[in-house]
Amino acid sequence: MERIDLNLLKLGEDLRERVRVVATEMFGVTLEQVSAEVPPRIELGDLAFPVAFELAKRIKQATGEKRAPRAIAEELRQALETTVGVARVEVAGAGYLNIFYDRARLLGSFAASSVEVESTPAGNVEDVSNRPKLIVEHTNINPNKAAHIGHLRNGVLGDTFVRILRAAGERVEVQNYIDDTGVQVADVVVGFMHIERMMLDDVRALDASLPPERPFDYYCWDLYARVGLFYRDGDPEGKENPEKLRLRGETLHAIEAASNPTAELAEYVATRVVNRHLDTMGRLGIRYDLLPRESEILRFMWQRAFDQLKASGAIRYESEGRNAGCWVMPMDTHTSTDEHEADKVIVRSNGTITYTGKDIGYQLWKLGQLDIKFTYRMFRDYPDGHIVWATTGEQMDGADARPTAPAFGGGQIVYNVIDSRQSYTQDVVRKGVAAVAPQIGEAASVHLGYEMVALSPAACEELGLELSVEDRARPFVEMSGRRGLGVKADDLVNRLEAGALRETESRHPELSEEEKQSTAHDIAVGALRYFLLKWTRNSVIAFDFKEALSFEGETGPYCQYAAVRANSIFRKLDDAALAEAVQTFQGDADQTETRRLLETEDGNELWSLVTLAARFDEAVAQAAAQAEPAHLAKYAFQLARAFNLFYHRHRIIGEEDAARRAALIVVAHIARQQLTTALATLGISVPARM
RNA sequence: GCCCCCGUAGCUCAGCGGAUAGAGCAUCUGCCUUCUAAGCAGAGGGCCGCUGGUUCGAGUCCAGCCGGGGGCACCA
Repeated sequence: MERIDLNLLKLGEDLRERVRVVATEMFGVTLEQVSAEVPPRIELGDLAFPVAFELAKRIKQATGEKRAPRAIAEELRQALETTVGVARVEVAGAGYLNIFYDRARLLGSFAASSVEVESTPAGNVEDVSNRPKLIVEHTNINPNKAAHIGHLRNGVLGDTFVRILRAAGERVEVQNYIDDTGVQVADVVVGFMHIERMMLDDVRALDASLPPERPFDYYCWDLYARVGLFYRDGDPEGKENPEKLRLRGETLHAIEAASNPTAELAEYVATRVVNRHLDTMGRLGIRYDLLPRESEILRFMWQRAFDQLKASGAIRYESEGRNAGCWVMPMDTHTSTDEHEADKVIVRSNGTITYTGKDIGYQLWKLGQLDIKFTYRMFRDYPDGHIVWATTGEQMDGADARPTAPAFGGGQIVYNVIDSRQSYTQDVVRKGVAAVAPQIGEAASVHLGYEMVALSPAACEELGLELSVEDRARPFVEMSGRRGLGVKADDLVNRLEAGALRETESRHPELSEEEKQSTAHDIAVGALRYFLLKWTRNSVIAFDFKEALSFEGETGPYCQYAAVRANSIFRKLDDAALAEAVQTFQGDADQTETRRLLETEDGNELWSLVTLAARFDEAVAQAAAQAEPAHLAKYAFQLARAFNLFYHRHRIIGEEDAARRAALIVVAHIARQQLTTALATLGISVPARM
């Protein structure tokens, strides 16, 4: 990935440090932290310190002397003005210290840097192999039916966070946990065995006969909804029939026991559906390093985790009361009531392990706190050589020529991308881990929670769902796999691609079929990823087709379009135009021409685009620190908007004034590089034409 | 009962304790002979849920209240 060094961040830090030093020297006040801000308008400068207000207070506290903030700011002003890269400092308002950067000087160095970067091969990124490893776990879809938009939010959020961490220079491993032995898989197996009367060979044959528009995971989607009805004897509002529920229990036991026809069918279903999920996510550029399977976690890991939990005193055996016969973890964050026990059951009285229990074991392993060696097999590889591995119960054949799996697990921090509704369970996991491994504590486990994707009433109607009166009055309706209510991920991507293809065909009939398809695909991915990223994590998305299928306004395609426009300028310019522009800059040693250009009102506009473009690293750092990809999405949109304004105001190719033309070329180039990088970090690529 | 999240323009949402609270959509008005209008410009539209508190300064922090959502399973 191309990265320009626009080190405004460092300049800002230098200034901050200078303020701290000067405050001590001049006023004898030690400031713990100096807050800085970007002024609301470019006319007010590039950086502002409201530090004089704080100093006035501190001086008064220390000496009783009352000093006006403006006067204090005045004194600081002179000390800051001598900093390299700073043109001037002004005191404004009640005492703001506004810093104006030396535009011509900085733009000159950005220009040089932006050209160097272009000659560096893409992908030549910093070596991160000796960084501590971070693990991000995401997607985690039950392998029993097609992925829906809620799963997409998880995958896109997780994948983008991974890209953000990597852009911030971190080493990251991506895991996608596969619950191949849970109730949800068992339900679909019940459907095949007891509704369809099929066993493994029949299901295989069925799978092979399915049309491409209704693949195996789609079939399971419908079947799963039918199983829900089956348990209730066909009445959606009815009670579950205990006879039929017993089938579920038997199936679950058979799956756990392994090596029997039911378990083989379950394994087939889970593996096929996981493959479909990887296809779906792959369409959006989402990939994984490892698929840990619950079956292996149970077989090879649980006992060790259980021993450690007992030894640490994190869990205790209940010999009486409601939880008699269970191993429980006491949770003091919740209080017992008539309806709710305060303690969380980890091992049931029948000896089986709850999901939370398994999750604690898995989390301990991810954090390198369980000395377990799994065996791995190649699950899938991609054209570029990337391999997705899966845990396996089999021993590897010694003569096997396949590449050796990397050392998985052992992360310093583990981010779990999981629906906010599971925050309580995540609390339990975090506390369990901290009890077993106090040296890493709770801070090593991060729950990257997000709110659900629900359906707008309009979306429900479009899906042919009749709504109750109260549902219609609500802002959104929750999706339900059990009711088969939801928007399948592939359906949505298909619709986006079809829409983008229509537009591309009407705009660019000259393109080849293949080019049109690939453009439409890029646009569809851009639209969908941006759509899922523009909301902050704790905002419920009320999914609406019109909004999700839009390519205008605050959307991915809007951002892509800005980058495409920028690229088209350079396509029409001579190859040497950029190098010449930089040379013009360097030839103008005193930068008098550049200075003249940038200090006008017009120059304000150019300069604000440059400083915004320069803030990419800041946006990444903020998104990483707050684990909030939406910040970066908003940044990309802002940058695209600023570029579109610039594009509208200035004609580059026809510009006669050489110095001006050079400046415009350099600004456009910096903006397109930063925008392209920002979009790539969001997993959005820029097509050649739109 | 307890815990968590949310309440900002007609709608959907941004907003790090700092200057005149911003986008997109929707409505209205302009702008395509141009490096592509998937665009640009402009207009209207706000007791930032309420009441107190902390602060030089509060949409942002604290407390209480009101309204909405989610959770507190021997489900996952």
